[in-house]
Amino acid sequence: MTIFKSMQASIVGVLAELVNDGSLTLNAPMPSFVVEPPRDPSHGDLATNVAMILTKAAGKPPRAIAELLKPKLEALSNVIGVEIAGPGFINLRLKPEVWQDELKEILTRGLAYGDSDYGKRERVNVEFVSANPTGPMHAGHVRGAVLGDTLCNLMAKAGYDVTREYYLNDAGTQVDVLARTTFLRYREALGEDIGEIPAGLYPGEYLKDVGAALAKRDGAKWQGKDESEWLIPLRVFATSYILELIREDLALIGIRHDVFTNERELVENGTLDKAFKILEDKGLIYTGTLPPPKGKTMEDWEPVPLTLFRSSQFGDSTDRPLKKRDGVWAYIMPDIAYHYDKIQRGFGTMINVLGTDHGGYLDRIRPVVAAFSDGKARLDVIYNNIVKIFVNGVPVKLSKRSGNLITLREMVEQVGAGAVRFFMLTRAPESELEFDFAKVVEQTRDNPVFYVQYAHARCCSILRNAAELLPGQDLSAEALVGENISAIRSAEELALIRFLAGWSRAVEAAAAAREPHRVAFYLMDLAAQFHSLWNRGNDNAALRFIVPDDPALTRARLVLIKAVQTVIASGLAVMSCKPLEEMRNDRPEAA
RNA sequence: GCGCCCUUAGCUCAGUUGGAUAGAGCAGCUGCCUUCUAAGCAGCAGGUCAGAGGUUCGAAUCCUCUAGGGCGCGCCA
Repeated sequence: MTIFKSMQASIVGVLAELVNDGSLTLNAPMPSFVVEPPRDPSHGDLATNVAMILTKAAGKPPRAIAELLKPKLEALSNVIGVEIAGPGFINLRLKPEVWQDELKEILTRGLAYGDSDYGKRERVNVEFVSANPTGPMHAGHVRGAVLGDTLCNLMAKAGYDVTREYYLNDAGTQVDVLARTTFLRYREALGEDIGEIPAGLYPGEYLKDVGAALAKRDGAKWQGKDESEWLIPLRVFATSYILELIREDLALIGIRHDVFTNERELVENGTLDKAFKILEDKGLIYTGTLPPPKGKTMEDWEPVPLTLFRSSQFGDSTDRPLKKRDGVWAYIMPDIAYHYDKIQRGFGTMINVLGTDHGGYLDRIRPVVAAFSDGKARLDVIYNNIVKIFVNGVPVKLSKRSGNLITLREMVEQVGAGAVRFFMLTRAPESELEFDFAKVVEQTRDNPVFYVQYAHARCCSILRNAAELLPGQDLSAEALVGENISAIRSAEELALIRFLAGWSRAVEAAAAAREPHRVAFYLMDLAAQFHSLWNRGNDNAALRFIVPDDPALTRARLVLIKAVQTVIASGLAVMSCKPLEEMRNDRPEAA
């Protein structure tokens, strides 16, 4: 239980007492109030809006309610001061021991500090990446991949039961194009001169490997054969080959999906037919004619009766065709069946991470999710904006056609996996993100990756130096937990502990909002506070963490350092970034 | 034409789901190194939160409208 939650519980108890003894009457259910750190530290340790929230239910002005609560709150054992401020905030000051105990809690729980039961083990399916299996991961995929994976880490830490899923589009025409290109590269591998790759096929060099692998496995088996014979086996061969590439690429940044669902399987095992029949049985399918789309001129449009789903019954702007005029399934049908499948597997909450260029996806799928689950299951989409790539400050135009693609592998090789991941989380999902290869490795204040890692490395450095100063002493977290830390009580130190204590709140809020970038910003704030405290020792040697002639004080301060290090590491773990223990040797201008 | 997203300091962006005097970095100016890592820190200056209404104890945040920008909008994939 966090300090905030336990104070909230205490306040609920106090309110119950006031209601019991008749001094407070509530004629409405109690709305939820918050206990949080005040924005201005001079306001105390904790602030609550409970008095303002209760004005309606209690029929009294906020400050009057606050006055009722004040004496009871002052009587709480951990509280040393209560002030009523502004429109009716109640500011609480706590004994320093409360915060000192929190430091020990951090050391005891280690990386698990900040874990929460907020999600109540609810099963959540997060679908992310789901790139077409036609080539390796490139810069355009990375943001969604990192966002999705970090969201999974975050939600798991916040107490959800998370499944990471990849939907493999291995049945569409793009995969046919892949098979045809593979066939060319296969002939090439067998010694044929294939010339230029024709327009409409994939020009990428990586398919040479696929062709060569096929030649190695099957020899001349397909040479001279008709497309009808090789198309399907080559599709299977090429997609599974490339999926393997994709998995290797994702592994470079620590991403591993739990479940891969194949579109082809859904088609072959009858899930599409089954999903369609269910909609039919619910009376949601009919034959009708749609009006022409507005604001867009379509030369070949003509009104034709089609098999339609009553999507508009579920809030959609129009009904949607599920079959084309020739009776073949429309493009969205596999996606519909896929979400039916997810619901069947027991997921009440589904999250898809998509680029903003998939704008209409949610509008089309949410209605079927509502139909299949009778409104019980929920689908959310996190749309992430584009990444603009810069090399030394110069924008790089990426294009599939020209083959000018920066691969995930190249990014990792140039700046490291941790830096790629962290940097992808330095903007809210809906903001455009500039990824500058030079800036990501820059060792300055305005590079957040460096700044946070530097804070962690500084903690490690202090612990190393302390170990030298205090030879033979056990400075492990287990040993430091027993230390007397009553000396950790300066305003700056307590402020830092208050911030550390907010880690769990930050995790819950970020998970609830599905905004992993908040973890990065939390760490940047924490690093700033820590660097600031560290520098106080520059002005005043007595404030340094290591005090050579006072081993006891030094050990007490090491508890704080260890706690900072732990929370940074815990946050980096959510982002799957490896914390650095030393950065000294990386100094570029070191002569 | 419709839908979604965006508009916050000169620039790039946060803003803890409605809280107290709106915050960082960069750029500009002023200080701090015989150092627990100055790769850093402290301070100054910089704002009509695009605009107009509304909701309430209280709005950058929620609602409506307007302006500007991005993305999407077929029986294509």
